[in-house]
Amino acid sequence: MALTKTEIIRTALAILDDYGLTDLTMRRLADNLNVKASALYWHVANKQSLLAELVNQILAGLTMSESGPEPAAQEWRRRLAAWSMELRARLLEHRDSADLVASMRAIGLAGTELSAAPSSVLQATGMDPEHADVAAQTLLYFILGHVDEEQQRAQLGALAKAGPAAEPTGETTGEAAAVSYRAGIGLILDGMAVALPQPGHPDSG
Amino acid sequence: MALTKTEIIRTALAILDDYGLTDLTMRRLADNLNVKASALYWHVANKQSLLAELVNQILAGLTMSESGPEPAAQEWRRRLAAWSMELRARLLEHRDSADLVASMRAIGLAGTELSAAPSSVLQATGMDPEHADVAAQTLLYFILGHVDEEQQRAQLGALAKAGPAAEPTGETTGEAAAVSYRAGIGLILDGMAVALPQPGHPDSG
DNA sequence: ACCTGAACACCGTTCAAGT
DNA sequence: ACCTGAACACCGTTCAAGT
Repeated sequence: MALTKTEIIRTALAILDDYGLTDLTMRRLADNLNVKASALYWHVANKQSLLAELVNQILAGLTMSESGPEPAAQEWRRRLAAWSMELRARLLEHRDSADLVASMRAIGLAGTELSAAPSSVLQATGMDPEHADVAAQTLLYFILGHVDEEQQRAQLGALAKAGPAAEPTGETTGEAAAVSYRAGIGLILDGMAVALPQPGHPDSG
Repeated sequence: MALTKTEIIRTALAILDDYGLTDLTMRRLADNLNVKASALYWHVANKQSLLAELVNQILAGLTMSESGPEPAAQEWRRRLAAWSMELRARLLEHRDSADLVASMRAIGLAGTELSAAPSSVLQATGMDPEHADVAAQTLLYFILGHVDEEQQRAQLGALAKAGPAAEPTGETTGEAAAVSYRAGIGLILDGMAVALPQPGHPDSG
């Protein structure tokens, strides 16, 4: 039967996971689909737009949690923290995804609306739009930068498999990364709190 | 006379500035030096190590300001803010430099010590080493992410030169970027302040 | 409509051979 | 010591031609 875009994207993601972004070439992708490279150009305009679709796929369904019953003063913080954890989890599912998302975002091809969700949470809590956008972008830069370094480090660590002795690292690195991730998110949320109307403050209660 | 490493690096930086990172190829670099591509491999091990030297060159001489006469409680903030502005200014001198620095950092080839300076300022102000490292990294991710987007946007804007009408953008974009940069840095510094011993607090004065 | 064949204009890197 | 020539094993993309 004929090649479908869905199948192309699925195979591309498999190559990404198994061999990484630099090995995800149009020729190799075509090979895995038992087709010549030129055949791909009937289904996609070029490599960049294919990569953009991969990013959309990776980020699809990422949602901000609903408002809970707790006081609004804590709510924004819990929601942004949970969203940040979910985004990291999603990125960690695909090799080199943080690098890929950051690249596509930088040239405006995909993932550009990623900071809209955290920004609107902050605006709903009383932050003005300009500060909310900057704060959301700051959060996103941290997330992509941190996860990118995690993924790059994991790859360097995978090369040390044929190393001299059995080192006690492995699961440890992932845990340490999660801890420093949470700490960085916490720092940024603290910074946001300063710019937010204080709940116990005289002119707000 | 014979080719020198200094000359190679200087020419590579010139190509980077004029044509961008994707056009900085070994073959084009060799052409600009009136030499064949294979000749470059007598002077550098491979392209990556050459890029690492470019990063070192771009970041060379970047320094943290000395302590001033003001109270320590404000000092760390002024020093980190000034350092952040200096780093941005240095990055803006070379096209695609934020992308380049982030890439080299991610694989541990250059710029890895970049967060050492802000971390030690925070430690000198009383923050414990673990939190100081996380805070410094958070600052750095923001800086590289923000400047990368600035530089990418500037390039997209340069393509709109043959656009329909004379738009009022141009100098405006750079100013807006500087404003949001300062705002983001401010937010991160606010987050750091929360983790720092408070000067007016009972158990510190 | 969908794919192949063949080409174009490139890459980074190696290495024997020249000087 | 320093560089060239020639090759190897690749890239993304286009496009006439096949079915």
